[in-house]
Amino acid sequence: MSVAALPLKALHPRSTASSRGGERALLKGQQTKQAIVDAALGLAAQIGLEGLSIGALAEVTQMSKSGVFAHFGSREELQISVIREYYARFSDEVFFPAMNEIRGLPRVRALFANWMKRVAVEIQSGCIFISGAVEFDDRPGAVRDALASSVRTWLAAMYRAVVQAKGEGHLNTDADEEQMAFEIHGLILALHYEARFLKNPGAVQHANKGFENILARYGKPAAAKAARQPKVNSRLKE
Amino acid sequence: MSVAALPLKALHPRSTASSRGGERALLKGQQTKQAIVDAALGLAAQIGLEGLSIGALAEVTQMSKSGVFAHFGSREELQISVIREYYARFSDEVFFPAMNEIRGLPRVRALFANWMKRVAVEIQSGCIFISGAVEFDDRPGAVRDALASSVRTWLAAMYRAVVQAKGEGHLNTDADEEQMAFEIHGLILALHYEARFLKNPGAVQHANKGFENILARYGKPAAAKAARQPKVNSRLKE
DNA sequence: TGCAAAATAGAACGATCGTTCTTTTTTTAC
DNA sequence: GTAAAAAAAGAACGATCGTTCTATTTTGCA
Repeated sequence: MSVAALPLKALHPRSTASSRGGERALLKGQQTKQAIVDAALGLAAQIGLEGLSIGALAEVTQMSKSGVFAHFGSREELQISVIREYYARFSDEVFFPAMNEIRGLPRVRALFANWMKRVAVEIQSGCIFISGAVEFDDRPGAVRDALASSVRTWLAAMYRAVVQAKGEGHLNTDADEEQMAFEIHGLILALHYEARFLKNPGAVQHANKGFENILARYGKPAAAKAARQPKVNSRLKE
Repeated sequence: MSVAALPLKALHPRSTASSRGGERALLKGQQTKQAIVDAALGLAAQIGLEGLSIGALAEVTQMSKSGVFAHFGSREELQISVIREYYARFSDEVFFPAMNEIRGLPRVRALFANWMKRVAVEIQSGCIFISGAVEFDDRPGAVRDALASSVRTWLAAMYRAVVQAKGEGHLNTDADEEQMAFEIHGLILALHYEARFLKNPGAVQHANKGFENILARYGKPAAAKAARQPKVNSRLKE
């Protein structure tokens, strides 16, 4: 898969990111740090990045507070590490699998389907991109920057897929790509809100139906069907 | 305005709620308590219900911690008081003014317009219904119950207006009212997320356009226009 | 195997939290 | 005006927070 056209802080596959620069096994310290981040991710998903405490994290990992702390140097750096890890997993689950689909509507469908699959799980565990946005929408700093950067990169990837779909002729010529991406984002947020907070059982179905409604409005039914069959891409590069 | 058809914990106008049972002036204690709740509301909107601390509240109100505390007996009760106040103001700004519009699409339009107007302000100050949902989606208790009850009452009111619009013949006969209410909710959530957290300047316009798109899909254009002109209601009761 | 470096533990810090108790001030009612 | 009641202040509590400093243990490498 090509990442040539991606922006500076782009989505990139885990395999090349984490092990880049050597295949030697992780040092003990790195192992422990990864284990801490894993535990912190689970904790932060449930109670939020702000609720994340080093004391609780030490208890979960069976370590001392100072032992945990030493790996990060500050709570902020711990939170940023958690965001980075969350972002990497999100990319692996949602973004990269969809890149195997051909450009245009099929890829947009795959991106949404993967996103839905992940959020459906996060109805139980919580989503850092959503809870973090609420926690840091009024709090400047490095944590907010890392979070906003991650979210923007992902939303830009979704937007780009929509633009490509229009470019491939899968959408109406007057379709507003930004508008479409906004409405899709709204469906995901409503799903998370109504399912996780209000325990509304019909939320998943409403989100899926909402996506089909959006496609019906912006898409060309004939072109959409044709796009399901593989065809030669007009351009090779991403 | 009639509230006969509203559910048990219904929206009701402030004037009959706060002064019911007597026209005597508020006692000193009640005055202070109201001032504290007002200050707490502003604080909670910015930093969340969980971020609300009695110490900070005492500083803002120029009182002692114990002086503030005594009015509520617990932090939970303070948080619940804030939720009640927020709910009352939300109702006064969004729900009741829209009840002056005739049933059907005009009322749905008014509800959404008022909601938008309020959220547009809350892009600066924050929204407790949204931040609270994230803070308490995993935390059972009285605060969560009060919050969920308030939100459900409001969403039910919006849903009811949509059902009425269909009953009045302003929507297609196959329109799914729950689905429509879900999609509208998504627009508001996306607006709040993208405007407040991501500082995306086009969010307000996207939300408004999204609402028009929803109406175009579910509504009958002819009936919608006709509904703008006052007509005799088929039923008198709400 | 031994030694330096890295990793972890332990204790303590100042600050803030919600809460309780006691005392003082203010308000209300007669 | 005075006495009872309500409201507010003040001090202190145990707990937890992020962080710092020092000591101990574990690891990696020659």
